[in-house]
Amino acid sequence: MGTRADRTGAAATTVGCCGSVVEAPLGEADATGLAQVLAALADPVRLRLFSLVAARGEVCSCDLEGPLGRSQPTVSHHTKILADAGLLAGERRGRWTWWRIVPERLHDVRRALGG
Amino acid sequence: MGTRADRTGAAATTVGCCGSVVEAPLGEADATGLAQVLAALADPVRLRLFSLVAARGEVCSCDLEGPLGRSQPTVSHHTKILADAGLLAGERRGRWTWWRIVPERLHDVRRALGG
DNA sequence: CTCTAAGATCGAGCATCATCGATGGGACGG
DNA sequence: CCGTCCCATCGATGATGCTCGATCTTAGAG
Repeated sequence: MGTRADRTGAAATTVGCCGSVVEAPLGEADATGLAQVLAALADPVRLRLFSLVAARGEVCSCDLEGPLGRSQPTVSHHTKILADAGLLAGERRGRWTWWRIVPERLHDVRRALGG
Repeated sequence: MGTRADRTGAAATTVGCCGSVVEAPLGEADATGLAQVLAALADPVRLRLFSLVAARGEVCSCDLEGPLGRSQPTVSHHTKILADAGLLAGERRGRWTWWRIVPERLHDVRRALGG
């Protein structure tokens, strides 16, 4: 994968290309792609993590363990899932990884849900 | 629980009461509730099921097994999960159960995601 | 009442996931 | 070079979830 300063999601299938869920029956491929992004959000810890990053603008991984009440490997696990879904983008600066949200991706999800 | 013509979701925690995910850090309770609704949508079969019901307005359970390619118990399993999440409402008419979507609930989810 | 059909529930099998301890790999300070 | 710190990855474990065959309940037909 990325060698440096490239913690952006790898999978990140397209979601906002086609009509919404309520317009026309979803194809299997579209349904699978949208389900993956929704699965990334369908976890209380990841929702709070995402919400924390969104509120603070930019957050270091080390500042997430405390508020989330989870171990360091677990936090790393969740940030990776959100990044793979394209919802989070991380940048390595020195020893720290700084995370920020990807608003466009969240907007795509809302639109796929019938916005 | 309901005795007749009451296939409406039982759990259906509130979602759209408070601010969105991107406004302020989510509390544990809000995160858990929102995660449950998102988990109900985070499955390809359920997304296609929901999409089918939305497109046709009202659908009988027996008309879902074919398009979804799943057995009758599996379809019943998925409709129950969507109904418990408050996204689907079912009405028993004779031997058939007719399903329709709950647009307000979907709207709540979109708003919780930062609409 | 009997027979059939629709749908909900049960139980089991198999896969996926959340979590954490241990380990590895860079980056910085002395 | 050495020790420290941050973070990613690995391996194991317990919990959840998807799926389907079998069964039960209910409603209509004859």
